[in-house]
Amino acid sequence: MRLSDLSEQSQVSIATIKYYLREGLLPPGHLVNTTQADYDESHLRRLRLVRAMVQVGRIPVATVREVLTQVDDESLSRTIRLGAALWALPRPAEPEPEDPAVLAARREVDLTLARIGWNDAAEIGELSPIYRELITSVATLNRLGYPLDADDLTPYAEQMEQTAAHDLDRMERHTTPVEQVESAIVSAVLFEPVLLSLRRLAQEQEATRRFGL
Amino acid sequence: MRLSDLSEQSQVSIATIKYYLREGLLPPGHLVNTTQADYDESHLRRLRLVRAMVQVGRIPVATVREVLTQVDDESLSRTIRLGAALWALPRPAEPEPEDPAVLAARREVDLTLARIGWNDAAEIGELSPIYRELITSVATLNRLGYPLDADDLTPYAEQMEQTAAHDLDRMERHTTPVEQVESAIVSAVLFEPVLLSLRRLAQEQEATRRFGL
DNA sequence: ACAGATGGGATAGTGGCACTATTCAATGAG
DNA sequence: CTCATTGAATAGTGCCACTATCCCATCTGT
Repeated sequence: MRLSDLSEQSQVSIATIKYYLREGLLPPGHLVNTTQADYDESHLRRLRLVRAMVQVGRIPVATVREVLTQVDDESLSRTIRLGAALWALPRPAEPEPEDPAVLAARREVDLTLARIGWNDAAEIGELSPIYRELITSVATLNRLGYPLDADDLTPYAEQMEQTAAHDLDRMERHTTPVEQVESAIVSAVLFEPVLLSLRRLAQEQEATRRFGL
Repeated sequence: MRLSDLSEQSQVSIATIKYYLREGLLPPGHLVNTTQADYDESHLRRLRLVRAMVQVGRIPVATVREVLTQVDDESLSRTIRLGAALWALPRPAEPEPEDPAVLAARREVDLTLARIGWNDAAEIGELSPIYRELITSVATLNRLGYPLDADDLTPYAEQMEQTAAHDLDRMERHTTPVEQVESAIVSAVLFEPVLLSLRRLAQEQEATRRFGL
């Protein structure tokens, strides 16, 4: 498969594919000679993943490159690769440790995590960008006048625990390690719009039920 | 409160506040005279909401303006205002009706909605941008080789139904209509990072539990 | 009264980012 | 043999959320 074929099948312009090649989001094709390269199904698949992360997940190109580096590093164990890929995903937003809104957020989050038995998460929490992102988000809501305490958070955390179980079930349907890690990314990033749309539909539904038109 | 005070209290630069005033995201202050205006708590509150939507929710400024227009239109009923504000939020992404991936997605989504009794949503679905966004997202996953059928979607939809019930409970704690609509926006937009962080934490937890390190 | 800060309006500039277009030389298909 | 294609390199585009600068009327503190 040549560049033009890859472009046609993926509906991605040649210029953009070249750009991805340059940026290292797509491995180079097998060079038949100086001016011709061969691409296969794995390129097509990778290209679709990149497009999805960039367009659907709105992930910066530089971040996509980092994530894919983890995915392709065969020296790492499955869990590590999975975790590394997910850790590379969140947008960095370091919480100010002195900010009272942050302190309050941290207290309620830790309480919530302890309550539902994610103590490990709280212990290594400092290291996890996801944990820090959670703190930052809750702190933002605090500042806006919409405080969340552990009582608010706990039911949501319990629901997400169920959701995560479904996610992992889906992931385990895939066999090869690369597929599993890809599936984790898809699940973490691309499945989010689905979940959120479902939530908003449910909100509409529930609002109509409670308030009428 | 003068512009500089508003800037200081909100930690938003004067230049940016002027920009928001120009763009109509913030109502003008009460003009004391030709060169001096007075701002109050409502401006501070609105400014925080705008910042949150733009920075946390990554909502384009033009969209924020549309949403706020709905929020401020007192001629509309509560449910309509709420719905209108939420309808203005999603990024537009029109599904191609002929695309087989879209057709398959629509079939499974409709089946899911019918199954859990959101028939209203399916009926007026065509009109709802959220419904269309859901179709588009599922279609994208189809194309990527991660098909979702109604069996996959239904448990997620049921979980989001519970989540929405919590959301509405939280909303009803607020009394005035403006506060309620604001709360709906906060819940729809700003609470999303919290939910998604919880889901990823749960995924980490569950992955470690299943696969070990 | 007067210097310096402040306000609003208008206009132009900046920086980040995801592309997109152009040019070039080497090559391959018809 | 000719024209399209390829990879590499480089420059340009378009969007968007700010940001900076002027201008000048007016307020504030002394």
